[in-house]
Amino acid sequence: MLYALADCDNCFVSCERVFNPSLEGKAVVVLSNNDGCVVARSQEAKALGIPEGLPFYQMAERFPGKEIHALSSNYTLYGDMSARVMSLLRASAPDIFVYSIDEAFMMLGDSKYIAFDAKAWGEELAAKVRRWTGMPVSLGIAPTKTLAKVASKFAKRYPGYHKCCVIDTDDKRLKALALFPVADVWGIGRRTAARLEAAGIHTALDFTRLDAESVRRALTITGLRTWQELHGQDCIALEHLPRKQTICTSRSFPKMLTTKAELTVPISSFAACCAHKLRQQHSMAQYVTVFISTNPFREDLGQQSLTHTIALPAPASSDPEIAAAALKGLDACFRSGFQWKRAGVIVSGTVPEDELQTSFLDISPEQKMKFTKMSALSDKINQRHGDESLMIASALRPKDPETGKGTTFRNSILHTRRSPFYTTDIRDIIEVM
DNA sequence: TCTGGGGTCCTAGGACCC
DNA sequence: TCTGGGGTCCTAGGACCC
Repeated sequence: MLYALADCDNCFVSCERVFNPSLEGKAVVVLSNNDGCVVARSQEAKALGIPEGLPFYQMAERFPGKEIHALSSNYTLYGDMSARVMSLLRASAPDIFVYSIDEAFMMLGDSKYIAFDAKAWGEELAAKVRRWTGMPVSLGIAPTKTLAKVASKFAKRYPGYHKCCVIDTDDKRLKALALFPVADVWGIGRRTAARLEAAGIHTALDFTRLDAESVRRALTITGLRTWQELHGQDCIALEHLPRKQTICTSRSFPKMLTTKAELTVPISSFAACCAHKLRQQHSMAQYVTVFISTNPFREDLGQQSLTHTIALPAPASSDPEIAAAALKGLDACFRSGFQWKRAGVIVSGTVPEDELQTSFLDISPEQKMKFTKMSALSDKINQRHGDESLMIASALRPKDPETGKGTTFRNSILHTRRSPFYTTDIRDIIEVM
């Protein structure tokens, strides 16, 4: 088997640049929700030494006098751009696995039996994605996924590869591994890297020279798989699970919250979001977990992290059922006297919706049917008219006496530097004068 | 003042059963 | 009342990914 990994270069920054070419060649960073910290950096920003995860408020003092363009994240835009890139990849390979918003593995079959110029194919594909979507992508092609990852990093790093690096011989493999820091290997995280470095293992090649048994003992079966993949043995299976086993929606708050009543709005909203994700993958959940936690950076304040899990009487996926359970969970775990900074809802124990077993403990079949129909209708309305056109009342904050407007949790998240919804909202479409 | 969000897999240890 | 050991299931925590 030969794998091609396609990886968008500096994905979020590249999405922004497609619609704002004046950002080209400049140091650009994209920030997390509430403009909290840096989640994506342009090449120029990386060259300045801006680390990933840097709190935005520290940027000015850490990088004085530098011209850095900071943008709020616009996930609607990134999701749409990603879908465009993926559709081009899908049209170019028989079988693809979308691994994340910015990367996908393409299965290219067995090179031994197919006359195939991987290098030419990859260069052409990268050029086509750039031409048709504006997004720069790098391709790595190799007999295992871990080696394809290595190859894609070379394709990114050295322009001489023309966006595509192929590792298809043992000679190339050994040369690449000798130049590749072990800390950058897919599957070797910060902790493991530190341990390996301490033992004098610096490159991926050093790592492959360890014997298999000691790797397994020290790094468990997962570490051994990485070792085997670097040797060229294809052993990391990626399959789309039929459904996610857990689904989580969580956010930090722009301001800390103190009362249970204040938490009701975000918790209801997170619950409805989880319910929606459940319905999208055609499944139902058996458990609903709520968690609330204080701000770990405020050492001057009392710290607390509380969680409570509710077992549903029967699997559910409607907004009202999930939200009711979540609020019950909030009720059970809430304690006053703390400043809550972050909360979330996790639904777990998912089962396919068509395998639903009725239970005498559950709400009546008539009521269940009503909730199911209502959810399907609200999904349709929200798809046509925009998210949160229709929502459960508990996710709506009471009207502000000054403005007379009710607000949703999502509207309270700060995105003061967000770009327009160029591709998904007709009001934001680019005009050419 | 301001510090992200959403997943998966593996292992160890405890509870429980036979 | 005393005793052993093996299997399974569940959970918490750690590590990793993007």
